[in-house]
Formats: sequence, structure tokens, C-alpha cells
Amino acid sequence: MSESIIKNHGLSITESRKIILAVFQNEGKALAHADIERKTKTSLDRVTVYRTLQTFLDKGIIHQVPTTDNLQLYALCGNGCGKGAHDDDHVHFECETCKNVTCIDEVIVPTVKLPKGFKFLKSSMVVRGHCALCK
Amino acid sequence: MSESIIKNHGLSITESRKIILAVFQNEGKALAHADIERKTKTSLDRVTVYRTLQTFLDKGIIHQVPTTDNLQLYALCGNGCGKGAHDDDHVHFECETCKNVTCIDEVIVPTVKLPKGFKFLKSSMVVRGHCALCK
DNA sequence: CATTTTTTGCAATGTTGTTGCATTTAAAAG
DNA sequence: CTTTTAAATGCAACAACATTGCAAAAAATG
Repeated sequence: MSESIIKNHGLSITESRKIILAVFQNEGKALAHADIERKTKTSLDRVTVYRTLQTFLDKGIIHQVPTTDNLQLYALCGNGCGKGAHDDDHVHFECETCKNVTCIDEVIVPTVKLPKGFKFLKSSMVVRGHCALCK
Repeated sequence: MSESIIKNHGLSITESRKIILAVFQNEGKALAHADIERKTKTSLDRVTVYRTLQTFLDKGIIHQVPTTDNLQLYALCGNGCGKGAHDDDHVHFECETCKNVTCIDEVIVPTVKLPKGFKFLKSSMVVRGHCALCK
């Protein structure tokens, strides 16, 4: 449940946080700040949304999602994410039809062999295509 | 030469375009709008930089470069890019030390097997690590 | 070189993100 | 349960980034 998620990550339970977390849970896809702002306009201030997203990021409740057009998106973390360190080495998927971006937790980003001189540390991957609903 | 690149992509040759193209050629790495603005402050208006980048994108002279922190970066296209369609299926590399982002044309983004229902079309990849100069 | 079309610079405006501070709300202590 | 302390929120001001319309300037065309 959403209260326990907040508490388990060392945060105090507030209305704003419960609302924003609920938005992520209901949507089930990656969201931009603007999406959340739209869905909470009546109840929350813009600034609160910015600060809450930052807090959730810091505590490992959400992670940043890479996109091909470099939008800033966020999605709920699976287990394995915690304070500071994120466990987001899964593939991210962008549907060309519905434009939704989702985490594909089951698929891990493959490593690649780099040319001489480059040292590999970490990689991220975005796949574009059609999702199950938009084929 | 830079004039022929501009012409070959169906654009008229102007001072601004030659200047901005030259910046990309001299730097040899991915650049943000702000980088270009800084290097052309005396000669070009901010707006011209925005518009020229957009034009170059449309015509396939530059492509957007994905980054892990979702900065908006652009880099020269290799051959194979043209109007609309980009041939940017190479890996992009971000050096954690010097922060430069470069195209690794030699390494193609691997395909991955997606869960049932997803249709794969295209993928992009960013690798972070240390470049040859910063090891 | 005169005409037409495109590009540029400037000013105004819009959008997005940040900061300081007073008020409110949640947590901790008694 | 009330008081005290600490944290979070909203508001206003601001700063950075990006877009648009339009007149002037520069390229392309014949």
C-alpha cells in the first residue's frame, strides 16, 4: 500500500506524497512533471510536485526514464532501488502509437563491446515500437 | 566541405549555417544549444541558433543524442541520414570524467528480445564510462 | 540587376524550473 | 492528548530556457 512505501523509504507520510504516488500507481507508465501537474492541479502546487519528485528520486521510490527525445520522465522503481542507488538496468519501451513509455523489468540492458580505450561502466537503452495494446 | 553539406541537404547557404556547422566539425562531440550559443554569441542571435538546429535536424545534418541525464544534445550525422529519417543506430558514449558525449559509429545498438505483445522497431543506447583520454 | 523567396534579428511572450520565507502539517516528546 | 520540534507546503518572486510574429536583410531565381 502507498503509505507503507513512503514510510519504508524513510519519509514522513503527507497528503501530497500519497497523492503523487497514487498517480504513478494508477497510470502504470512513465510520467513527466507536466503529467503529474495536470492531474493534481487543483490539490497541489507546482513547486510541491517538483520537490516531491526530487525527494522520491533521492529515496529510490521513482527513477528517471530515458527517452529517445530526451524528455524528463519518471517511473516507479521496482524492488532493488534504495537511497541513492537505483536498480534501473532494465530496458525502457516507447510506443510509437500511444506514446506511452514503460519499464520492461524483465529485459536487462545488454552490454556492448566498446572500441579500444573506452571503459564501460553502465548503459541505458530505449526501445521504440508498438506495445501490446497498439499493435 | 561545409558548404556542400548544406547544399546537398537542400538548404540555401548562409553565414549562420556555415558557422554552426563549423562548430560541430571543430568540436567533434555532441553539443547542447547552450554550447553553440556560447561559441557564436557575438555573431549570431539565440533564436537563429534554435532555428538552425531545428532545420539541421529536419534535413538530417545533425541528430539528437540520447543522454542519461536527458540533456538535449546534437551531433553531426554520418552518411545514411537524410531528410526525416536518421541513421543513428550507433551507440552513444558519455564520459563520466570529461562529460563529453560522442557517437561511436562503429558499435551498433544490439537488438533485444521483448516480452510477448511488444513489437520491436528501433532502439537507442547510451553507455557511460571513461573515454580514451580520461581513463 | 530586379524580383521573389528565404533567413535573420529583435522584441514580446510563453514555458519550465528554482529559491526564500511565512504558514501549515506531521512527528516526537512529555 | 497536548506541547514542542522538525519537516513539508504554498505563495510570490525570480531565473533560465524556448517560441512566435514581424520587419529588415540576405540568398536564390530568372
